[in-house]
Amino acid sequence: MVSVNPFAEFRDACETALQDVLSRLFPNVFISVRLDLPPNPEFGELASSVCFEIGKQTGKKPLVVAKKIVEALDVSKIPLVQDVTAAGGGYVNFHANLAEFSRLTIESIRASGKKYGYVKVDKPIKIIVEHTSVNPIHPIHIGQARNPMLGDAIARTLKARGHKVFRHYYIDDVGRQSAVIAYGYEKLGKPKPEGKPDHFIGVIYTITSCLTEIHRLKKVIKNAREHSAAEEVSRLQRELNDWMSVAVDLEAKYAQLFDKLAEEISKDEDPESKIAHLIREYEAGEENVKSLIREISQLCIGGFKETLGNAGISFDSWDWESSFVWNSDVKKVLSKLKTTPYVMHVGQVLEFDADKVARDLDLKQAFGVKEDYEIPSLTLARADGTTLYTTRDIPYTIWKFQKAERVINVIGMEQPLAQLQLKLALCALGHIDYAKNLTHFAYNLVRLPGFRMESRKGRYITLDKVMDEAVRRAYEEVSKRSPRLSEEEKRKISNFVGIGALKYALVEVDPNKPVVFTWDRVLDFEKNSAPYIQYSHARAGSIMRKAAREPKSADYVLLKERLEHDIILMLARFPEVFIEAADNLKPNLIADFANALADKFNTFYNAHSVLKAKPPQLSDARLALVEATKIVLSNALNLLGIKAPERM
RNA sequence: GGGCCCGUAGCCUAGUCCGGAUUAAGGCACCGGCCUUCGGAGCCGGAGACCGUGGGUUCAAGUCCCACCGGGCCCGCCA
Repeated sequence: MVSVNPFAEFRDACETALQDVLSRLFPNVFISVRLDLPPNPEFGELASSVCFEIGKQTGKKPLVVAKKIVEALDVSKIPLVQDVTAAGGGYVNFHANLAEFSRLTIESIRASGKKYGYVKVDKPIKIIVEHTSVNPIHPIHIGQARNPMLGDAIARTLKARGHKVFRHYYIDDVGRQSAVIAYGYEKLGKPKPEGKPDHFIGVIYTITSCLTEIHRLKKVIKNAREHSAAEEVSRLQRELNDWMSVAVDLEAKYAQLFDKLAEEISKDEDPESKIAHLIREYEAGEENVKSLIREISQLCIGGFKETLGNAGISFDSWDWESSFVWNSDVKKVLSKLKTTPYVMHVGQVLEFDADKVARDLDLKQAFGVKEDYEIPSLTLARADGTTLYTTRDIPYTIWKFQKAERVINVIGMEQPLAQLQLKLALCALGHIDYAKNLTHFAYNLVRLPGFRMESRKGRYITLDKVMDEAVRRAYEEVSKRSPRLSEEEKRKISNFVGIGALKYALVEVDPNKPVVFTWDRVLDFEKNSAPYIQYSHARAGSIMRKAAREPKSADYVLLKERLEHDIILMLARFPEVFIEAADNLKPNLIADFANALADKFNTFYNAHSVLKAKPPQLSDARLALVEATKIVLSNALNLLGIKAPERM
């Protein structure tokens, strides 16, 4: 007999037995039993604290209740349970039949192999995971790098859970930022990229932003001196100074591009109006602007695909935001919204009253908003008729829901308001179900010590650079530790070690928590890192190669060591950890689990011999345990997109 | 002004959703051991935390509730 979820077998058996006894002994007490993991193996493998509650309701001492329960519980017919005891102030502790439990766990893992732990849902659905979606105007930088890592891990995990998963990249080519880069790129005469195309475009974008912002701010300040308060003027002045210092840096680093752009832009009386013009033309689908912006976007996307490919991340669909403008989906949505009571003109601007929708349809609670919080309205269209980001996101989201039942957007946590407004717009259009199945998976941007990364100001470290550095450092480690490997071997190993370390570091931390970027933090090759787990996996593989046999004579009764039991328990619990990680979108649970298992395994490795253990039935049992551990480590790493190597 | 997120040893993190066991779990850095027979990217030991503060709920609070403090973010005809 094998099981897809050995620990759940044990848990279910205990819960049923306990529930049964409770309804017999205390028919008037209604309480749901929920078994916990005890803090210490002395207390068994599962424990219940129901007696405290029963004690309160019946006026009896919890320990007395526990003893009564234990007396009435006949576990002799439950193969996985060895014993039940009353302990502490009133706990009921279930002790597993470890011989049987070990056999079930190890055999189940060896039988299921690569599928072990990936418990399937009963009703799989289609899920779109939209992630990364970095604007095609600059390279992916490390500030955004949690996005692809988390998004990919979530997609892998949901797929392993049995869902039909589609990975989408939203190419945001319509906004103001695209017009800015188009303006600069054209001024330079559409130059051929030097180096990686997205990096090249990123530089032009930053210089163009910088020059146009300085131009704009100077005008605004001049105006403000006459009309606004001194406080406002000095705020603007500080902003200008910041851009001026950006300009100094840029000119020093990219003298030629900077000077040429500065010269060209200075010929325009009003760059802002040129940029606004480009936005209008692009939305209208004017051919020249169309090919210009598409050309730039393609350059960047080529770079993105290379970067993400190096990280082992791919997409099923690349969705152009502009296509929803040009095929008039945006227009249709807007006109439909206008027929609702929630849209009105404020001056020339089209506004959406998100708060009114929430109140009318009584949605505040459902979306986790306080009743008395007034949701700000959303601007749908500028005075010149062009649209804004969230507006275009409405038809895009509807399109996604025509392909899937659930949509998960991996987006930075600075955008919860926009996501809420989007949901309310969907509701206003009658798509309440879409709104409820739309998940904003928020993550905190990676920061640099002292300040946040800003693409517009060129203050960022590219993901490419970090990955290169990761691989370079890994190469140093490999050369130091295994100098005799061939050059090719070293390159291969340093690649998966370096990338693995980076991925692990970005996925390991709770996405809500801020991460401050330091090289040491992100490139860790010691304990609590991907390389540590990979190393443990390779070690297990090494033992199996040396053994070169099937553990046919394994006798699991002989696995009596505490460390062996600890490992078996962890192996058995992997399916439950997986389910929790998948259903609650918590890939960091997988990372934690893999590290804890590797840790246990290394302790075991040092304490007990596998190949030289006597008798052979014990040696084989340990060998089977090693194999099971290797499988689970590999399956866990696989969910994070981290390679589990045979050697390193 | 309103809203969201975070606060656990010198530093970084787990545990908080769903409250349970007189030792709050790891890592980095630090100190002392182990070239160990299957790989030292390792193992063993030591030291280091009144879980931001103050109240409250409970038989039981790092975990739930309230207030406050500190840090980050959002409230744009940017995305």
